[in-house]
Amino acid sequence: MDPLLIDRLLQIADLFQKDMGRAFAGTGLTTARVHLLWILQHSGPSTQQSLAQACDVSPRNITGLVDALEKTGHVRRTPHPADRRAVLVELTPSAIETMTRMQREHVELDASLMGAVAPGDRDAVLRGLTAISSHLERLVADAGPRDDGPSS
Amino acid sequence: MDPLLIDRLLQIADLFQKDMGRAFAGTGLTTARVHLLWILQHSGPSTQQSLAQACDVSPRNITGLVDALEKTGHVRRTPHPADRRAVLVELTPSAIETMTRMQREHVELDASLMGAVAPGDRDAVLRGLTAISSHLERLVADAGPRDDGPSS
DNA sequence: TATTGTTATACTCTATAACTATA
DNA sequence: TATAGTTATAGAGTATAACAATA
Repeated sequence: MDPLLIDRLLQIADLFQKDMGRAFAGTGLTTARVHLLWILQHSGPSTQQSLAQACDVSPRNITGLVDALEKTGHVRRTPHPADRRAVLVELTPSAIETMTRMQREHVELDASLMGAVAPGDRDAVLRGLTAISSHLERLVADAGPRDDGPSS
Repeated sequence: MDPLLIDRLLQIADLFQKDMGRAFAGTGLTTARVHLLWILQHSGPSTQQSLAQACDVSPRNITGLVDALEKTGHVRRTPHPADRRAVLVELTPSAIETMTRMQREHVELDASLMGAVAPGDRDAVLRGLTAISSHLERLVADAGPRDDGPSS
């Protein structure tokens, strides 16, 4: 009997998690930290508030992640030019290099995964995943605001 | 420009995580605990050793998860009939009910996701995800044993 | 008064190492 | 000697609440 679509997706999610955890092992990086670096590379220097929103995580949590990344030399805190309450977090040159390499590996992994799919199925898979992603996004958004259950 | 296949998959993984986290909120359950319950429902009463292997987690971690689940009345520890060192962990009746309901919701969510995919794309999506899953499994397995990099 | 970031506190998942009771 | 589980210790991600400095 076939496994369900959802089981495949969950299994893939789990494998990704394992793969990333292993890829970062020994570098002082973790999934959460790399996620933050990723956002910094795409958004440029950012306040911790905006990082908290982008990561969908509490501001307190950002403090901890930035502390760790600062200690390992991946990011720098600089004063915000216009708001003395805020700081700007930015990638160090060496972290920019790291992220550039990571971006390249990311694209390579994509090609590798795509190569595992039968050529004739590729378009359908992309369409299907896009649809599933949108659908899930709607489900999460609908369930999100209210946690007391839907009724009346 | 199209997002990459891998980005879709990562996005879906993230949405699943958020969805589950929210679904369990307030119940005292978490992803890790539900995973353990899930295994118990499929394997029946198990020793903590076998649970550690099934969850791919340290035995010490299982102690903590079982402690928590015991405290909330989801599982029971009973003496192993043949080995006085070991214990058997088993679901309580109420947890069996919970898991049965969860299983039903799981299948419903699958149908809901499948419904979001164009009928003509469904087979290709299933085939593609199966291929991706196998491919990733191989990548993880290959990278796993050695963390000093591939060479000679 | 509202916002930015931090300190204080706490919970969860995770791991390794040392230890106890049994095999 | 080896195995099952626990205690001890530690690190990482996460959260809320209280507080400081600044808007």
